[in-house]
Amino acid sequence: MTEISNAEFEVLEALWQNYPASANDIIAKLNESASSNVNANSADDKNQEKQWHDKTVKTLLNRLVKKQAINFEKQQRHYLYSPLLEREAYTLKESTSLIERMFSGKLAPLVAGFAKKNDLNKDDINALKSLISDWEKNND
Amino acid sequence: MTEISNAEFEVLEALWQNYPASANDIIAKLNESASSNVNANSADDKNQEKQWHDKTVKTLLNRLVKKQAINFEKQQRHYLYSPLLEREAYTLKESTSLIERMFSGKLAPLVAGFAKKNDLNKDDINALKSLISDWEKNND
DNA sequence: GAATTAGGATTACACTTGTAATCTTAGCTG
DNA sequence: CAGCTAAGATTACAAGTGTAATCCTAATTC
Repeated sequence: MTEISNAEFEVLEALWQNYPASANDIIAKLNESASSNVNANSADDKNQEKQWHDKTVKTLLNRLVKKQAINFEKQQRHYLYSPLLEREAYTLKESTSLIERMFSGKLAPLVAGFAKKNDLNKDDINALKSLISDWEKNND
Repeated sequence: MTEISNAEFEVLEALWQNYPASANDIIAKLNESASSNVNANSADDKNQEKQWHDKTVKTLLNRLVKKQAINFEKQQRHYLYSPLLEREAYTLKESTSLIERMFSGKLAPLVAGFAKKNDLNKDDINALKSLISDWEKNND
């Protein structure tokens, strides 16, 4: 019910990718792909992956439990967490809310923004076409 | 540069619709369409428009100024505000960020979510088709 | 001109969020 | 078995947010 914050969402995301999972599993997943800093040029380290501190992740897990976005079952001494929210339902809710707030609920203006910024490629277009023809198949 | 909060965005929105505008103009715009409560059935007052308190709006205007999202020029004793951010640029940035966070930067999965939820109608489909054919005209 | 008022500036305050550190305790280790 | 450790619980704490109230001062009204 309550809102899920950005940081909480990232934790949830890790959980969606693999659950049930222990806190450590989740922490590991969040921090993986974070290693290749060896000879990184610190001048232009754009997308350096953030390192998640275990305490931070635990806090976020607790908050997610409180918000009833996730669940856990005691396994021996530690917990195994699972999402209570479906990813698809959640992302749809968030997308809808953004489109509602910024585009009066219409999808097209959002897509138009991307098109204008030239952020669409052939693959995107094909995916959209395929969605459209599916839609037409079902709504005739 | 800094993030704009939801409440701040609504104020900005009012400003985008009509500027330059005084604080009172903005407050009025935010509260308009809020009146028709006369014989509203309080049992199912779904979308009752929230009433913006003038002090609240002033605070938000100040914060937007601090965040350099808006501007003002002294007019006699009161201010006339104007946006410093383009609406389109802002909404594109927000959409991109959401799509990045939830759909690995791909637009199609978002659209697919809508389609699945049956949240697309003929108009939406036509709008999308038209966007696609424009895109194809320009990317050939 | 004195009192009132309106508009902006400043202050308030509880809740959320990001980011941890400290506390507690059940198990592991020597 | 006594101390160490690791996992979760509790506490911390500054910044941001929503939502105003109070303060200050120039302008407006008797």
